[in-house]
Amino acid sequence: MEVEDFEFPPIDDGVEPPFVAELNEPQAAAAAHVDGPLVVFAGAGSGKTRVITYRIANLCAVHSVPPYRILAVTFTNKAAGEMKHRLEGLIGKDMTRDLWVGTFHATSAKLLRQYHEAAGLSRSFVVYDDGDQRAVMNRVVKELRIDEKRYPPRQILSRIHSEKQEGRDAADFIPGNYFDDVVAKCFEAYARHMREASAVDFDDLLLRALKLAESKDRVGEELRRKFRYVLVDEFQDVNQVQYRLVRALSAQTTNICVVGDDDQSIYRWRGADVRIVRNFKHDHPGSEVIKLEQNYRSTKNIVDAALGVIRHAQDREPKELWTDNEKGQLVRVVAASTERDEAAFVVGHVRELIDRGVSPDEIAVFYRVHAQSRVLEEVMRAERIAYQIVGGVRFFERAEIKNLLSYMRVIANPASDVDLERIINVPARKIGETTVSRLQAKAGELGERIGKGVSYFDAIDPLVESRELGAAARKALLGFHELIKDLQTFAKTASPSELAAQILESSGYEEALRAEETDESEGRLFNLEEFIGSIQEYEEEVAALGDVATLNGYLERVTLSAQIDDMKDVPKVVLMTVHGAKGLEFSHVMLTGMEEDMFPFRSNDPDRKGDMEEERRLAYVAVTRARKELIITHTELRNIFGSMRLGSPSRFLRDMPTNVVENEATDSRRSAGGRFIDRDRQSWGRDRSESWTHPMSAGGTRRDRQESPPPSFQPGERYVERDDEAPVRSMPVKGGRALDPAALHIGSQVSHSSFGMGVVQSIDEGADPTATVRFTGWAPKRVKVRFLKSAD
DNA sequence: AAAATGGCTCTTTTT
DNA sequence: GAGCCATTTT
Repeated sequence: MEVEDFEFPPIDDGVEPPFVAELNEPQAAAAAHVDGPLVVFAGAGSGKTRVITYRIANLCAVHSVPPYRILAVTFTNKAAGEMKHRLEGLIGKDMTRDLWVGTFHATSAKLLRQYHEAAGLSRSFVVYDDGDQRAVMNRVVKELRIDEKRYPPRQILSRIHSEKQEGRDAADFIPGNYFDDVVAKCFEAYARHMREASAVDFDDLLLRALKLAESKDRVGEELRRKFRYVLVDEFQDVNQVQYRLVRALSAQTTNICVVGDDDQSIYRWRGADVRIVRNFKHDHPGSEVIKLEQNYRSTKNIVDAALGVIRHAQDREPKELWTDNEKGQLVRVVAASTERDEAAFVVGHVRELIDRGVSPDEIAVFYRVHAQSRVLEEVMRAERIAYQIVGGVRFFERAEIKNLLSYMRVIANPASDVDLERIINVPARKIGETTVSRLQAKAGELGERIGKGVSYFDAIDPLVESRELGAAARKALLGFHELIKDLQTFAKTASPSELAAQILESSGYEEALRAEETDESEGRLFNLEEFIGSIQEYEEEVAALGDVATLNGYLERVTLSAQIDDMKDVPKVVLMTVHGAKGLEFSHVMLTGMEEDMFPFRSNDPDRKGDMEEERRLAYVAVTRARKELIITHTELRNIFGSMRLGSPSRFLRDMPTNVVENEATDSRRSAGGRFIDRDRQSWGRDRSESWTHPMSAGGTRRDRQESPPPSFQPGERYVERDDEAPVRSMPVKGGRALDPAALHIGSQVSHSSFGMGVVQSIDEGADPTATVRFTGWAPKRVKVRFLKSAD
């Protein structure tokens, strides 16, 4: 098809010029290419979403492809919603309603509901999240009498998780070592529990959908023919299972289009494999490759800063992002003394922007890890700036919400044992541990007798009749049983929100919380109210589509929703991790914590090796979110994870061209005069800090930084004290003076018999104090203080 | 049976 | 700093 044949309907997507109403040449080519495989490398801010929506609109409106024959997979539900919304404007609701647009997980769940019989699932299967999975595994470990110390349930789960990501289920598991022998047992028992509870976890969703789509039987055939056009967004972040699913679902068509940017691949730790997008054209003969390289989003200075960072990445698909946009202001790099100082600066700037008339939802604050958000939040609250935080402790993970959800899930699916266990004594109704373990035993016993699993719920009646219990326990159990039965009856005719309200009332949970009359219980009640409100929102949304909201539908949505999906479209400053920022853009971006070991992040745990390449891409993603203004902050000293960390500016800052960056320091940082004392902080006594000076501490201007590099830095080289560069290690030191543990502080020069000289980064007090020390030529190591010697 | 306390560990990013 | 667990106290 010729590009000219395609008439672009007018759209209004709220994007300002210079993102004009026409597509540029590669964009149009991508939107119009409808025959055969296509891979689009879409640089940051190059109008990717627009291409995808136009492409789908083109298929439906011009090529008359029935919408239900099109599958579009997105990374988050939010992205799916946005895409649908834009498409509604292009081709109308009648068309978009039947499109398959969703995340891998949501799409799999939808398929599994539709073909639940073939998948061997009950129609009302529930999806277990991480917490539920842990609960199941804890039970399994107890049942099998496994030593939890030697085989932590978390580790077993993570082993199982990585197996499933490779596409192997319990039946396919081949133990490789002694740990695996235990894992194998747990894997099997875990799978059995899940089956008996009619539950699936996140990995199962994909795995089971895949099994279905690859199967030789009728349903498999049907699934492989179901979609004529398959489109995958954020393709750089798919893992092997997801890719196999895509291949299976597009087995009968060559019309597969994938869109991604290998530079923005940031989910390797979750199994994402960049090689999949890089190899796509080899996997699919006859593939067209289109590159979108013009950035419409950011100023030239921001684009140049981003390019500086990504230029050093290894193994890139060759491409060069460029922009016609104006230079704009310089990228400001601000040195702060501590995380409080940093937060004060950030919030001060946010205030300024808002006073200048910038809408708060055009301002975002990014950080590498959630733990950084607390201080920012505190200062935001103190300054009365409306903010919303994406991630952290999720709303749905709060105890009261999980309790209510567990009630709902037990009602929908009484076989869900972990849910039942969670709420059987909430509010307290005299069903204690002893009674619950009797119930467990009874369920196990009955199960053995009939040769299949019996749920706790179904074991209640037999247990009560068995007369093994005291009168009080019997009464309590019967009461609970009746409560659930009544609620199930109620649920048949009520909407999910009505059910939730009824649960709170007839379970006595609400009353119990009211009786508590503490700040905490007030908060919980408030959250529950908000929660019911969110169910109502869901119901309205579904009603708008002409459907009826179901309990199952709601439960599924809750479990599969990404944190980013909950982001409200209200004008508030957004605080989030860089991962959360993927796919978003803001006029003003403040990127915090730009220090070595924070970003790039390095865990205190030496076993957990970071991936420097991925950190680099993550930094690239962060920088490219900004449209007009980018401010990057870093601190000398950061109190995080309960101890102090000493930071030097991130290596990524050095990679940005000097002519697009301006360096400065906060007032507090400057007045600290080369020391990292935060004078507000009493824990930092004078005598402790004066003995040591931070190598990067002299002043905060670019001049200073360029002309007086820290001792460990040689022009033209990276910092040498890293383990991922050619190490220049200091010699082991013999002797050395004994060290007084009480005098040890951050910045202390110490020596170690094997690692040589080093500088103390942080100290964990305790019975056996441990310090994190950066020895020359080594990654920071955790060392018991008693092994350290004084260096001077 | 429930609440309170103290000690322990872990501390990335998420569907 | 927070969450989890085991123990003690009421």
